[in-house]
Amino acid sequence: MDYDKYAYEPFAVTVDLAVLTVTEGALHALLVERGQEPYAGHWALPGGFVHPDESAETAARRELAEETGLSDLSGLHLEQLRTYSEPGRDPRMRVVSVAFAALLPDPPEPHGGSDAADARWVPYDRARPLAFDHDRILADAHERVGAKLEYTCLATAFCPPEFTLGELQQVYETVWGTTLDRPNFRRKVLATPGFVEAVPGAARLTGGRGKPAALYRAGPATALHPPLLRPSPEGRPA
Amino acid sequence: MDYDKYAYEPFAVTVDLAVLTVTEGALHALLVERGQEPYAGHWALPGGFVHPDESAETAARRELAEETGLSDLSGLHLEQLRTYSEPGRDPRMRVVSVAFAALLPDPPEPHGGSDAADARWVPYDRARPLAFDHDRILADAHERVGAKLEYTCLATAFCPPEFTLGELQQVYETVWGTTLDRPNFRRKVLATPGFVEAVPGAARLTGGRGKPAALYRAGPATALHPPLLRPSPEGRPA
DNA sequence: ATGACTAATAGTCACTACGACTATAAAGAG
DNA sequence: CTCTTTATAGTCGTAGTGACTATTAGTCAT
Repeated sequence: MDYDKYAYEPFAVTVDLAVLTVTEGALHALLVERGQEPYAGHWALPGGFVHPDESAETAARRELAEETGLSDLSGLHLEQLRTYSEPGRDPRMRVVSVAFAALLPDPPEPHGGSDAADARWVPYDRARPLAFDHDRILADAHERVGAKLEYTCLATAFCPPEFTLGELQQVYETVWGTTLDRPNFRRKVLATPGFVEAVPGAARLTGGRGKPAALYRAGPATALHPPLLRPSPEGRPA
Repeated sequence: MDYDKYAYEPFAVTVDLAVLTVTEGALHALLVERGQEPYAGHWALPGGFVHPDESAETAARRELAEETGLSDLSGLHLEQLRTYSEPGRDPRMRVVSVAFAALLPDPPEPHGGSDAADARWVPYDRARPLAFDHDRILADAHERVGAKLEYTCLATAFCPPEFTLGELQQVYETVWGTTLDRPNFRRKVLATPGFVEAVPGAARLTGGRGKPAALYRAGPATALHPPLLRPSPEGRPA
């Protein structure tokens, strides 16, 4: 890094958040309606400028709270996705944006704030088109989360503190867009030490009909060894 | 992103590169000796300011060429690692740095250039301490590369256009710091369609003694399904 | 040459993980 | 009750892989 030899050009640095959740059996993204130009009236990912005294991670949490009014960010899983720096990605100035993927269980109802006219959970498939290059950021976040489900215990970040194995399986199926065999999924999850741990009191929960399911908590493990690979979409030969 | 409501503070945006290679059975990192303050005389990762008209990726390639004089960047694998944005990571101004992990086969000899007094391949274990937060960036790059070897075909990026399976295995062993069983490694690599393809002419190469090895090229595959997991460092129970 | 040494390649065996199932248990709805 | 629904238990065959042994094809020394 040479500060002295070359004059450096100042950039605006922003954060953008692809916040995902699983509700009603479908993947949803948290979007805001832009109140100002450019792209006023269009939907976009929440985000905003990084302040001089904060890191991108701090800015991400702050902007999320400001723009969507979400107060309970305790269960929020925040993770850097990548940085988008192509010149021209913002029509009026040079903006470098640090993008984050975020997961939230039990999505609370958002409401617009600061410069967001509105904020809403939108089904992933109906989210586009978005302002700026946010279509791509959202797709990158989806891809990254899907990949991380394979070899980490990230799926529990989509679940409330106590959950059933059926709910956990729903997360996988929703993010991957596949169906999984229930007994096999169960066997795999329980065979992975530290992935989930049973809630000891014979606690059970009923979603309606059917046999009540046992409740589990997220365990201390973070990695899945061996991984839980998503089924490859190849047809079997004749 | 709100340009209008809040005044935004300009940041300096830089790139830093953790360039890794495998030589003489050891992992090496490409380092430069800083010519200017701060940290003049200290070793650091190559990098520099992003110009107003280029993306971080473009800046990374340019800075690498400028600072280390490497002319042949054809085999270079460049990949965004993450962005480091903590306030105070640079002693004199607010700098946000987009870090890259890069892999290079057959390391060419570097020489200092622009603001780098010197440039050199340094064995990974003897690389620290580095200027700024580059110790951490280098460690993060190592971790990321090690993980990607498991489930991608990235290892071929460390190898010249034609290589033996022994060389490929050396890459895994060097990055992971483990040893692997040769027949099993071979079986796994050859069983993965598109990982490597044999060079058809009975081409062979001799490194010295022993039976000559067949030559292979990188295949079209990018992902490893199922992955090649590194052995977990757990001792077996009695 | 001849034998020692080295490294690549071939093949075996047992065990684990997992996909595709079938069967049973425990609830609510009619 | 019986039917439906969902959770949970268990079975079977196979692919993948760790730990080996054996063979092949070269160099290096004598």
